[in-house]
Amino acid sequence: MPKLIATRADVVPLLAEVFRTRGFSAASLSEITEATGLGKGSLYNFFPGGKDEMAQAVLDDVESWFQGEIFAPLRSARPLGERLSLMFSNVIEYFASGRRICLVGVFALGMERDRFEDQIRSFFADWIQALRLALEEGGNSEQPRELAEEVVSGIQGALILGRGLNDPNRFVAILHRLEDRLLKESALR
Amino acid sequence: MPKLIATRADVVPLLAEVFRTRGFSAASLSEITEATGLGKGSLYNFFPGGKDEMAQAVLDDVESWFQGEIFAPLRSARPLGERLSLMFSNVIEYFASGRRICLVGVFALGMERDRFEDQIRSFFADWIQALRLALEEGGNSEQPRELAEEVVSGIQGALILGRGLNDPNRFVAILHRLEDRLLKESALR
DNA sequence: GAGGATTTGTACCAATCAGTACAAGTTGTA
DNA sequence: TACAACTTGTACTGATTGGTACAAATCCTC
Repeated sequence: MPKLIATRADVVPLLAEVFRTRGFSAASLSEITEATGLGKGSLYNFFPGGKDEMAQAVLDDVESWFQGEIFAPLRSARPLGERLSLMFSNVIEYFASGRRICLVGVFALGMERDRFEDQIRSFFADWIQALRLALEEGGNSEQPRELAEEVVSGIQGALILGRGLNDPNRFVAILHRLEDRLLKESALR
Repeated sequence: MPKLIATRADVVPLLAEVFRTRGFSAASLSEITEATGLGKGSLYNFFPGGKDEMAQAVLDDVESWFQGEIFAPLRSARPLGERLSLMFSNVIEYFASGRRICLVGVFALGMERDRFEDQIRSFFADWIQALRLALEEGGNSEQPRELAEEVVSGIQGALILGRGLNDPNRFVAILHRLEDRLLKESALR
């Protein structure tokens, strides 16, 4: 038996990866025990609520990361261009240049959407709001909300396209183009 | 027993809906028999290869529709602006204003991506190519390929955002904005 | 060393699963 | 009416499933 240093928090990123790879419904407990290295009993010790609780923990973790690394920096006092570019580089890194999918986006498309409705909605709403407020603060964007929506949806779509074309470089290319546009439109006027 | 008018082709759109709602892996034969109104024996009569063959049939059907209603019109000899606007109205209609997800996109994000790799790839590649060629023909777009990619990925992402925010209107709004931009940029110079 | 906390993985439960086989029932056509 | 084609849904197969229960083993701390 391995050293007892595992905490619930250590398990969550591993769970996330199983759910990304297998999807939520299709991820069996066998696969989860294998991916996490935990026995079934330990899994239920950490997540007495079962798979639902695991998914909830994963969503919390993803959201927490985005709050800290994407939304909060957008709300900082640094120069707007810097904030925007930081968002893109963090997003590109987080999605492993297109090789790692967005779990929240996947859940939004599937049966899980209803079960985690509030959290999924607030994830996207928070992202759009953080970006919108940043753009409004810059004062140079026409229709900041619409632009923010287009950027966030464009990032999600770029993940699909990169996967669909089996070419993660398309993901990165689209994001750089979105970034260039955003920087340009936020400097308008 | 119902009248014997069912053909394989009648069943496919019903299958598509089950897969959209339940996902491929999680869609059980019970649910499929219920949704299609066919007995298990009849299902296997139509699709001896089982669920895989059903998914294949569905993908063929989706692709066929897109070829006929999206890609081919983009390749027609009509005025460019007309072609572009027709694409958007057909896409908005097909995705039921954001209430119906794109199965190819969902498959691209999931385990099915590897199984149906060629077909998923060609779906997106064909779309981008049709749009790119149309833009090139117009002669006014800088970077037609990049723009085409951004539009196709934007449409996919808009589906995620509309679902995620539980507000299909966001889907329609983003698409209209993409359309406006496309029309503007294809009229440049 | 003692003892509480953690971990393991099996037995069990009740259920479901995709696919195979096929007898019985129904439909459609000549 | 006869008969081929189609449809049905059950029995069966071998497998897997999430979750519960828990004895035994191991770890960690005092």
